Amino acid sequence: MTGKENEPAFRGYGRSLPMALLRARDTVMNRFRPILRAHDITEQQFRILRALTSANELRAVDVSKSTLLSPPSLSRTIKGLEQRGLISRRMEQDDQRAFLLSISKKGAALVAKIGQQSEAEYLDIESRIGAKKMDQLHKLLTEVDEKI
Amino acid sequence: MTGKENEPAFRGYGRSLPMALLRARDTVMNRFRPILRAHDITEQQFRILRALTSANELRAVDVSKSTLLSPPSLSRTIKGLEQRGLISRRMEQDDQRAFLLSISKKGAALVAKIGQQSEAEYLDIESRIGAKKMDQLHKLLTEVDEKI
DNA sequence: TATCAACAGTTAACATATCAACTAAATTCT
DNA sequence: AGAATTTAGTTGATATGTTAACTGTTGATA
Repeated sequence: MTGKENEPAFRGYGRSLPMALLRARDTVMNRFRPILRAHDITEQQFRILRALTSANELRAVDVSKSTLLSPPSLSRTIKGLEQRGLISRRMEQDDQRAFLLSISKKGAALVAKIGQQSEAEYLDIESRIGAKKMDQLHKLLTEVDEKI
Repeated sequence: MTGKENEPAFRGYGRSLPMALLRARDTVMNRFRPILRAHDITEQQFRILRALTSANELRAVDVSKSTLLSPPSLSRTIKGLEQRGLISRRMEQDDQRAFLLSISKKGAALVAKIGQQSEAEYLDIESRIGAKKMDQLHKLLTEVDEKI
């Protein structure tokens, strides 16, 4: 008896890292989805808006990378955000292919509002998991990004 | 000086747990996507197939829950898998509303093959992160599911 | 038992994702 | 300089995701 007779030839759900990450993200997002929804913003839209609050201006390609949205998705999502006056674009002088995106005051206000409401959820999450473990988790996730 | 003057009113990318989870999952999936693709299987299809290898028969609703696929998505994805002969369904006697899904031999063979190829990637990932930290990560992710 | 609520699964309508192919501009190479 | 390659972004075709509404059970309630 090796104790492994009944193990499948492949990794079951319990040891599937992608599945564990997906499940955890889904669980966490359950907290934030109502907030986004109340402001009529999708997850993807919010990712873009928040990325743009981290800098004055960003190239679309950089937003694409930092939000993990594919260029086509980004291209289409941007249109709606522009039409709603949440972001704006301007051509880049040095490179006629590219343009720079920036968040509008209205957009920044929306992100601030959503961020404010989200903070309550974050604090509750942190109180349930513990600040130390949350820190550990963030570190491990960063490590996955950097080493894999 | 509190050292926090320049912090945004909302959580930046660095402290966004959903984003960190998404990013980590994307990084890990980069390893597995080529394998799935080589077998002409999507991530979602594989989630279903693997869920079905964990039991003889499962109700669609249970597959939906364990794969995190919405009932409509599952409903449509199942059709393709059935047509490819990878799974089969039969009506449940006790409940005429439901049916039971099971994986076929062909499906099981496919999952085994993919699982085998994936294992090499898993081992490499584990060697880069370390078994202890991988364990920690899994534990933390489980904790998020259970406590949030 | 008749009614009503809850549940399993599907369908339809619409939004988003993905992949390949494309335009146009910038880089690199010779 | 001129040709080939790379890069930024878009578009089209198709697949998948999402929400709401729907059919047909089953279960609870009165």
